[in-house]
Amino acid sequence: MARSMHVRRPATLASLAAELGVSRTTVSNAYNRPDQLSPELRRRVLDTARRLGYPGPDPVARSLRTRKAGAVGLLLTENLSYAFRDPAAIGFLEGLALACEDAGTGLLLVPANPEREDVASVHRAGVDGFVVYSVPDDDPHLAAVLERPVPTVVCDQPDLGTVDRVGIDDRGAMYDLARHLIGLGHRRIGVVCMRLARDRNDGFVTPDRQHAAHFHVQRNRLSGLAEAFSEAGVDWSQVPVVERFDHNMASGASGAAQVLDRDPQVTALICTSDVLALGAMTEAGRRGLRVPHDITVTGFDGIRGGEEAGLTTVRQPVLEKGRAAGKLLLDTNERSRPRSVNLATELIIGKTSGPPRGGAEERWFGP
Amino acid sequence: MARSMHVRRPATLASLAAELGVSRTTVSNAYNRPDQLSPELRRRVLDTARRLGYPGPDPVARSLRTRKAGAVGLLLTENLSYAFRDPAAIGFLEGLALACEDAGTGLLLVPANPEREDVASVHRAGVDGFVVYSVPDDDPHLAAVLERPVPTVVCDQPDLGTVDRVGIDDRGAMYDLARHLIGLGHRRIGVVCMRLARDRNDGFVTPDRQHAAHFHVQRNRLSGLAEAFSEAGVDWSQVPVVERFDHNMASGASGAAQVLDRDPQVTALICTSDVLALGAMTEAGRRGLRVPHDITVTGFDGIRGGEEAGLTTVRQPVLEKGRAAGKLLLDTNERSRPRSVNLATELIIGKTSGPPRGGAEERWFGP
DNA sequence: TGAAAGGACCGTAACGGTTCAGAACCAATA
DNA sequence: TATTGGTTCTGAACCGTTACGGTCCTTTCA
Repeated sequence: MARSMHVRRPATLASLAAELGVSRTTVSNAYNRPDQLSPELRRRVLDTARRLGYPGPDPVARSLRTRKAGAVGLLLTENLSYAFRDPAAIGFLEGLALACEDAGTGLLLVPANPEREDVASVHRAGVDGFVVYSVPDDDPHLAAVLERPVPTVVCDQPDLGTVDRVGIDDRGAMYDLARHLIGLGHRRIGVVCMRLARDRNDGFVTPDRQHAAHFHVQRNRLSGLAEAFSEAGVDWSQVPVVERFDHNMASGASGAAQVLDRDPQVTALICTSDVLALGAMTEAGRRGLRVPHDITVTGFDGIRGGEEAGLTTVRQPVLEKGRAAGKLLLDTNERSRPRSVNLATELIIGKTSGPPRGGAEERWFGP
Repeated sequence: MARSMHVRRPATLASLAAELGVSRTTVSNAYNRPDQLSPELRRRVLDTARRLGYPGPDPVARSLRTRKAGAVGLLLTENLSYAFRDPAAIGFLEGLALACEDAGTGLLLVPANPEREDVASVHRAGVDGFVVYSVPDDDPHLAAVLERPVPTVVCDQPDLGTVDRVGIDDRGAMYDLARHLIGLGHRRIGVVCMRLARDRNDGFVTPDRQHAAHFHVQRNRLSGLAEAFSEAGVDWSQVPVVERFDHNMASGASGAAQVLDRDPQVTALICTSDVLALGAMTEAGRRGLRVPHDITVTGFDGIRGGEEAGLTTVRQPVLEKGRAAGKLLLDTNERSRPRSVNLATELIIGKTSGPPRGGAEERWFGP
């Protein structure tokens, strides 16, 4: 007792073994393999550990030796805190957390500030694998993750061919939504979308920018729209598409305003997310436009708030997406060639979509 | 080149150094201290690294050596995924994530299944500190955290004296809310509260259980109520207090039903969270009781949904709480004796509270 | 021309564990 | 008596890195 009064340096496995006069192996076994030593010795080890204030094997040293960190990393392109503000992201996180919990694995949120090119946080993350959620394909953090020699699952990305992937058919889902609107008679539309690249561009989007978009999800949703409306005889290059960097209702409102200012005759506002759509609806209300009588508004995602508002949208299984990503990553069983999972979506016809005002004669073109 | 054709074992700092004919230190410096070697050698190191597929210094080995994990751990008493379902928890997480981001630190969600006593996940977490959020004071995971030799901040816990603490004055806030109701004339009340201990007890709560509650927050809120109503001449032991293990609206509804079945004459339903209160309101509606004309309902937290419903409640700064916890933990500056931070709350008088029906004559007792 | 300064690089010693192939011992079996 | 088998514990080899305290060589300046 006296000699351990002033614990200059904290106790280690070695110092504990020395104190007890046994080998380090034995102390290690006392913690990790109780069946490898006699119960009384084990008790003596644990008692002495308590007396010396030894907190048990150091997790980092253990990780180094076992090559297991016991955690998976999550990379987001947004500020970390954004993940807790966006309903879809929250759902994804919940699903991912579920999968981690099942496996007894920790979930490390990696701070990847999109403003800076600093990828040190990715290099510093002690994890057994990465989940990358909705990151632009030219993000340096993504590149840094792909260089790490650990399994990776990407979400809402193009199929990279080298790592597992989870996603939905954004293009097809949006195509179906567009067909619904076309069937109703809409031909003169406006679009509000989320950011298409890492640079801020709050305004109209050129066709070039649409094609070159680094956010796979947004690019595909727009392309689904373009395809459907082009087929219906609409000149896509004339359709006003407005982009917003920040993803919140205010952006949806201001984006809708910008579209309506450019062309007050649009009969439908198609938004690439429910959050934007909810914002667009407030803007419509502000202008005295009734939804859907005067104008149709649609979203994408199927979040709670949209459901309550009766939003016409595409519901995607965000929770399942997170869970699938986690399962894919943690499933050590089949580590065959990269797997690609597409989850099903559902077109929700709500009460925010209807035939265009005075557009009944166009119903001929319906499906 | 030829000898590195078949990379049996992945490249390390040492193998890279050997290949280059320089010391390990130099390779390390190439990554960590570019100013310590000539630019051309650094380039040569990095080029060779790329050629050999060396992904840069191993984060775990680095953590072992530097004694820094670059992450803080978060311990929750609930299933991990619950954190993404409860509005208050989400707010807390957002604040904590904000603080971590500022410091460039990762945030590790530690899987601590409350059902099992298995604390291995706590032992396995490679972190520089812990934040413990709303955990019962007898939780073995909490004990395991406190044994780890890293700084810790507890939230919504009693002041342990040994670690930093962040919280609010739950007791005082609930006392003030109670005074408001007493001023309105309420004397015959019912209470719906969240779980008081780790065991499931969906039903009425004895005074003993209230006092022995292991959830500090719930205990204090109840004791604030008890104090105010006792002062107003109400026999607290006769007040129906119903507990619910699960925290969601359904629990609020069934809890309210249980109270109303026991005493249909109650004029106010006091809930210890907004989520429970929202559930209680749906149950009131189901019974044809108008709020607040027929019955008063109050909550606690100040979540978005409550605000929209005009709920009378106590607003607490959940985001600030998370941020404060993170700041306290990451502030290496003043590591003086344990600090205790109490954040301010605000009593929100909404439209779900009013004088009891036929209780106008009791207004004499108002403030 | 000699002393001091500075840049570039190196060797050694941790950091704190886990793992695996035995050694030592003892009891039971053939 | 020799063999077998089981239990309990040990020794030494890693895991991949960074901190520390040098050495060596080239410049600079009085």
